[in-house]
Amino acid sequence: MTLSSEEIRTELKRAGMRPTAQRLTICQYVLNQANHPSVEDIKAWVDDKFPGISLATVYNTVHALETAGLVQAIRFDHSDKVIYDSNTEPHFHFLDEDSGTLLDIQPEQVQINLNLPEDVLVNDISILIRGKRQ
Amino acid sequence: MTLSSEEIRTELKRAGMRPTAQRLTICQYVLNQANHPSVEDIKAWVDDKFPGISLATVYNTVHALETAGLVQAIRFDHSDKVIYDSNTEPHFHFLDEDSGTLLDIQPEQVQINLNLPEDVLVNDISILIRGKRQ
DNA sequence: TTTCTATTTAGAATCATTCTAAAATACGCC
DNA sequence: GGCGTATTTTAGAATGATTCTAAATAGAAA
Ligand SMILES: [Mn+2]
Ligand SMILES: [Mn+2]
Ligand SMILES: [Zn+2]
Ligand SMILES: [Zn+2]
Repeated sequence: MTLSSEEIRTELKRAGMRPTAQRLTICQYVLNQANHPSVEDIKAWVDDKFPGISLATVYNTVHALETAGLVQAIRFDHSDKVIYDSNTEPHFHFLDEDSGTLLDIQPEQVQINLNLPEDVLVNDISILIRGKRQ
Repeated sequence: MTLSSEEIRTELKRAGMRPTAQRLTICQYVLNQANHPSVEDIKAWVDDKFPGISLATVYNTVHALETAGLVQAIRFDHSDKVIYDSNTEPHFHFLDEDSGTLLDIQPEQVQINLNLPEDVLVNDISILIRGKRQ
């Protein structure tokens, strides 16, 4: 689901965010091209198109996008950096231990049956599958 | 599975670790009494029984215990601290969002069916269930 | 314009964790 | 019991991701 430049503008406005050049560039990467990028990843990519952008702006923007519900922040065991996920639907993840790539696993691909005490109300399930591709 | 002071000594020796007073105290907490403690938790508890123990020693010890396979380090989304788990068998976790308590979920309580591409070799599955108790 | 607010920015601050290098300790051996 | 040596402990510095601060800039509204 690639968003056009105009659609990104609209999304930002809808969220009450001014569609600044910095934000448009960051969104072009985070919402369209990137796969679970860290702030470091985002900064590196954006630096090319927008030299001199400040690290603080990248942090500010991902926080604003998170508040707006346009991305979700995730942190996994294997890295000490937060990553940003443009897929805001419930889904799970697969970590390819060879390449370090993190892939989305659709809920349909995972069938879970929980046998928990009756008084437990489940709000969310987070799953990380680690493995390799042969 | 509570270990006696003598059993802890034995475990440490078997791992090639000298059973120092600091390590015995830390193990008494981490292996017996604690529930998924952070280094901060460990330091706070041990400080009572062993005033003046250094933070570096707590870090050194949990790392040594991890290498020895006596604990496993885990990091979850909801906290920026690593926690140490004395349950080194494969298992999952439940986070009580009200109390912040992290509970073990036995593999028997979770039935998973994965529908992944054939070339995928799964090495590990990590699950965190968030919820509340009514 | 003028004004008001949102955004950007550099750099300082924070916090968990790791590193360093020196002092203390444990343990095998005499 | 003392000795020699490797291990452990320790204080404090360093690191790295992230957050905070306060001043400069830009955007929107009037
Ligand atoms: Mn990355
Ligand atoms: Mn804790
Ligand atoms: Zn994802
Ligand atoms: Zn556990």
